Amino acid sequence: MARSPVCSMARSYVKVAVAAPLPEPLTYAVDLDALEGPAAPDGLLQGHAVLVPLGSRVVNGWVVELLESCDIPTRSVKPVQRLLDPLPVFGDEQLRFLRWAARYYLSPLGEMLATALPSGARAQTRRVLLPGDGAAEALAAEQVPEPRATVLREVIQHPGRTPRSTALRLQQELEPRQVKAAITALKRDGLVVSANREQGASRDKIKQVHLLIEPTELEAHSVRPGPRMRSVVVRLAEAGGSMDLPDLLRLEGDSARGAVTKLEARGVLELRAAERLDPVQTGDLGGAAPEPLPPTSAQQAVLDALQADGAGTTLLHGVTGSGKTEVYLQAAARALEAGHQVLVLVPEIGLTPQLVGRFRARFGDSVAVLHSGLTGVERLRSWRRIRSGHARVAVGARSALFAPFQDLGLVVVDEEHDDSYKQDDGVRYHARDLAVVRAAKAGCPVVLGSATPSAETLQNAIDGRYRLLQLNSRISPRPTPELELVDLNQQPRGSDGKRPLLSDHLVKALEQTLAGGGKAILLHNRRGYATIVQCPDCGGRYTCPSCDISLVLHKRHGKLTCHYCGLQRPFRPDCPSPTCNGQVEVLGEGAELLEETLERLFPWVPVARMDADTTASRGAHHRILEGFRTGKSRLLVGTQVVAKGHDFPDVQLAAAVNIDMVLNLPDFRSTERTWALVTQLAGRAGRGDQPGRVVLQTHHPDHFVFRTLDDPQAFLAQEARLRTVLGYPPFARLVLVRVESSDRAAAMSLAADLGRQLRRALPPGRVVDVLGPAPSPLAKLVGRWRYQLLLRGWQTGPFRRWLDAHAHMLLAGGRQQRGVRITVDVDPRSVM
DNA sequence: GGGATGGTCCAA
DNA sequence: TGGACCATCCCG
Repeated sequence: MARSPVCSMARSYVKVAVAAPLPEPLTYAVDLDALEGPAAPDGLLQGHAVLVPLGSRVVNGWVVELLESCDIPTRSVKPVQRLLDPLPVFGDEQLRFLRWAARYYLSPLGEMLATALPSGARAQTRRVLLPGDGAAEALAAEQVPEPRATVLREVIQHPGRTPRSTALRLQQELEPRQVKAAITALKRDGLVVSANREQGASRDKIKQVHLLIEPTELEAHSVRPGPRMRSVVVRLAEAGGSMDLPDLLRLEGDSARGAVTKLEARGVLELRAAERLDPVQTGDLGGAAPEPLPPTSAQQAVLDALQADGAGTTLLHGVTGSGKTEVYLQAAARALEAGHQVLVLVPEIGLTPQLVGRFRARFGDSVAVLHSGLTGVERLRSWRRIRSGHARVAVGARSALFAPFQDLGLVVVDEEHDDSYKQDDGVRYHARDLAVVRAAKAGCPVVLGSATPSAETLQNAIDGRYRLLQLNSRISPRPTPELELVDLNQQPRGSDGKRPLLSDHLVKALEQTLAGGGKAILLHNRRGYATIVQCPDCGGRYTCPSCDISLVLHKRHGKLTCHYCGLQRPFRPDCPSPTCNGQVEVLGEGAELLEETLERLFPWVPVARMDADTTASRGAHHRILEGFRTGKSRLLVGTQVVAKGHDFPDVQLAAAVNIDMVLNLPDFRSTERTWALVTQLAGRAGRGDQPGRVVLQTHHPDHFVFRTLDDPQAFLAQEARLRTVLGYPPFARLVLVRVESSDRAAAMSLAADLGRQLRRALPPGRVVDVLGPAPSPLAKLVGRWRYQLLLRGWQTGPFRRWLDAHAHMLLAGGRQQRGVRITVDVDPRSVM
């Protein structure tokens, strides 16, 4: 990153993108003499993180442009207040990439930049209360009426607290809104003023101890050096003159602190704040062999093909166990040898500790891990190791995409089809799509790996935009299992008029599996015990008051739960209607009920359940899988997670109890999701070279999705017909605009207004459609009514141009009125 | 996003 | 007349 030195006098204005939903960056003046924070000898540079005044606040911002002259009336320009980091946090290349991303996702640049940084890298600024001039006197003279006097007394005694914490401290005496009102009044009268309190960008600073003299000169500086001081000085000299303070104290004992302080006072040494040069991250090595395995011929072929024409995007299609990871490792090794850095994206670290372990085992300390489980400081540490080049490989979930690589040589996106790559609030970016863009801007190759590629990636491969490489033989070849489809329409009803959860066929398959000492995985994509709790007499149901959906019974906890807002209430079997004396019945069997059913059918077999309820605690996921691997449990029941890529040797049966729950979701991707899920599930069955059994219970046994498993092209060929006609991705582009408000009428009318506005702006020809507004399929969530518009572009180019031209109407996070919120989702994963 | 501002309604 | 509450505006 060569940067031409800049004359600091000439460049006295910059454009700063602030962390607020403002459509454009703002102009600020740079006064180097008044600039707080680390020195900036070359002036402010592009990518520098700064604090700037915005209104009466101080906010984070990033320099995105250097101006030769001021472009607005100079009287309205304010100066940049503080530089936060001597190094730019965004390099030129990354800034270009993030500008592109902000535009693509119809988001303000400042929001995009804030999203791209680890949370610890932002300074926390807060508005705090201080007593104004004459506050004490006014109080003493009893000029202040209650309750203001109480509040003012509190501010005088404890200045520098936020309004919120002041209200909290006074909650014994006053209502929060009384405090709020009092503060407003006191501010008006100047008895209380607000100020900005700033907490450092990160506490990840350490002190470094620097020796300023030779050890032999000690006597000359210190009156009477004790053994402690001598020891400290000698230790420092041996270390080459400087050490991190924590290291020194660890070696010398914490009691050496006094000696250090004294020596500093005598000018023998100096303490300087420094950025922590990260301690090596240690972690479990996953037990994998550190040495590269000799590649199989298929792997070698893929590696050769990757080598052959460097940049560009490759779809690597390979089933679980086909050795994709080894390809990633060896491709990464090549990039590293060439002196580049490597980015590996994984869906969710919790699901792939093996992959992280293998990268650690192969590349050791040069691997930085970035995922949501890390604390702010840990994340920042990994991030800085990448920026400084100490880390050469980054493995991480979604946001690792934004890591500050200096010289990216390879990007890997494992399980590229996984929906967790899509950010679902704020800037709704797709990490896989942005990874492809980032790599293209860096001129480096991307490998997208999957056993069940997404429709858009596959279509890109078919259209020749991506190269398709197959890695289809398993390392130990295993025949593809036969599908056994159980037609639920043909199932006899029980005495209660309901069809049993488990068909005779599936029960027999389970019996045979368990009798033979095998294990079975049962997928049931519905959490809880029962999804509907209803009174048979009056039809009254327990529903969530803020989400307008049924509460789900979780029997083990004795609670009714809302799966969207998390509301919980104790379960009682009485009818919800106060005027009815009926007793409720439960309908809609969930995974918990399935678990109970299995325990009843096979009381001698331990059953494990894996879903969002049982994996909430840290490490639970791993524990459940380990229990299943070691045979502590032999039946594994759960939601989609049970189908994800872990490979257990003796699973003889994989079954879906009711796959229609996925297939029938009102979403354009439900068939694709079903296809991927069942293909993955089928991949779990089999032992060594023995094929396993795969049983699917469905009302639609003739659906094409069940005839195209393991064959992405065949699946897409069928699916493409529908999506082409209906205008769904990848054959059209979508933007979902959602209007939300706790006031239903307000949301509805704003959605209608927006729809009219957009329709008026439609370009000639049928290039863009505006659909709706319509109530969202989940019409009310967390107390907010949801209406949505769908923008469809039949041709990418004209659609994008139209979006760019009308971005001001949509800009995510932008205009809001009457408590109505508009969110914009470019390339939504679902329209639910 | 959030704070400042200015309007309206209410109780006394 | 003050204060509670809310909608709107604008930030450089």
